[in-house]
Amino acid sequence: MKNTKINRYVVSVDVVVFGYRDRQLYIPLFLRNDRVPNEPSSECWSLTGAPIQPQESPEEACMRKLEEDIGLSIRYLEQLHTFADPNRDLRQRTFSIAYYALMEFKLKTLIGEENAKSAEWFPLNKLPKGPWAFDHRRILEMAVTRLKGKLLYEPVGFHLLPHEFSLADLLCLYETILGRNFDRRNFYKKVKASGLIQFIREVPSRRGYPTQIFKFD
Amino acid sequence: MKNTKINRYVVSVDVVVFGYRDRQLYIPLFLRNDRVPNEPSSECWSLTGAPIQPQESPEEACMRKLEEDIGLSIRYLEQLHTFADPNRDLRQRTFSIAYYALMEFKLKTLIGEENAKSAEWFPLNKLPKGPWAFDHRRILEMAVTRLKGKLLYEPVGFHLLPHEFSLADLLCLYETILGRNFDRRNFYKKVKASGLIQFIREVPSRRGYPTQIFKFD
DNA sequence: CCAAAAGTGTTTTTCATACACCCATGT
DNA sequence: ACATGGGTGTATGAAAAACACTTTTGG
Repeated sequence: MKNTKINRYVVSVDVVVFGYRDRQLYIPLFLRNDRVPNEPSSECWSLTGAPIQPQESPEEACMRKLEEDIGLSIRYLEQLHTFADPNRDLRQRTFSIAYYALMEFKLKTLIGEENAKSAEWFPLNKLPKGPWAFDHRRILEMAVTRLKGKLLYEPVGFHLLPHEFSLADLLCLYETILGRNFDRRNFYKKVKASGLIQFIREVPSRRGYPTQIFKFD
Repeated sequence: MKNTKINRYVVSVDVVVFGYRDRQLYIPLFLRNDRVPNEPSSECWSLTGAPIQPQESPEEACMRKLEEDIGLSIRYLEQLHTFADPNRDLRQRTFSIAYYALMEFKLKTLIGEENAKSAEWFPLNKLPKGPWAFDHRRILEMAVTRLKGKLLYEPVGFHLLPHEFSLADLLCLYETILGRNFDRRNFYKKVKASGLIQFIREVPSRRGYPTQIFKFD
């Protein structure tokens, strides 16, 4: 009855990277061709990810791959969930330790994998139509859900903005991600009361009063 | 530069099982002797866990091992975190997908692993002194933290109680786990208003008014 | 007869929400 | 002069927290 054989499997990390710009959440996707055999071998969209090397932690694996694919500047990285369905990759059993990362969006940063035909930032509401690699679509969905939940009770939104930002920027970010509007005054009040931001200076605004610039403390 | 070799590793599940009884949270621990070579080979305490078999999901692996070790009757199982430090097991790189489980405490249920010298329910505040296997102590701590957090905004406490319980039982469970007292009236009010419980019947109490018995709906 | 287990409502406080006007400037 | 970006305080309502007394019976 007792099975003494200990099996070994591939273990990868996959990272959902979030960037924010112009009232849109963006994620980078890569067009790859690693679908399973015996299926129509069309190209499919995938997250950035890589098998874990023998001496690296999964976080290190994420950072390594993000440097390769995106050019780094990640500001936040958190483990999301481990996806482990026995059939998620039909070629060989593969475990995916999924992470999500927050970064300041910079268009220039996308490098692209060596084996990717295309690498692109997609706004969340205009994801590509084509097929997805493995369960990457589900991973993305869970990451979005987690990000929304996290935003409401932990101050992670800052990591998607430049180091210096206005309260209007921050408000807009929250409204975009959570898909609903907040009262400006209540929002400013709460953020200021949180003690998490520090006033830096005023800059002339396009209209009216000067804009107050803060940084995350 | 590009490393085409894909390494394979052991992937296990480890489960922190919670039971509740007499104003105490309990977890089962197993005394095992699988410490790494070249270290003093004293026995150490470990969670219940097992390598994942080729065709089973991690949840199935949990259930299989829980049946073997504890005699089942798990009522709730949730993925906690994947522990993946390259040196967490010095014999071979091993990934642990950790889960936590809630069950109704039954003293008789502990069976014990084949290779375990001892298997015991420990109250959380009287954990054994001896060394712990791998990072199982940290896993336990994270599970406790998660359970406390979860309890506050999702109705998981029921899964630690018998199917029929009084509000006093439930209150006491919350006070025990969260380590603080709640106002009885406010607590009853909120639980009743939640619509999650259903009144079954009254039973004579030891003193005073009869006790109202509910079940989780 | 009193300590213990169990039941039940009201008031207060706190927090979230809703809401309206002023200022400066580019067009 | 008006539309736009930007700034500010108060009033209301809902939810959480605080709080006290009654019933019954075993010892």
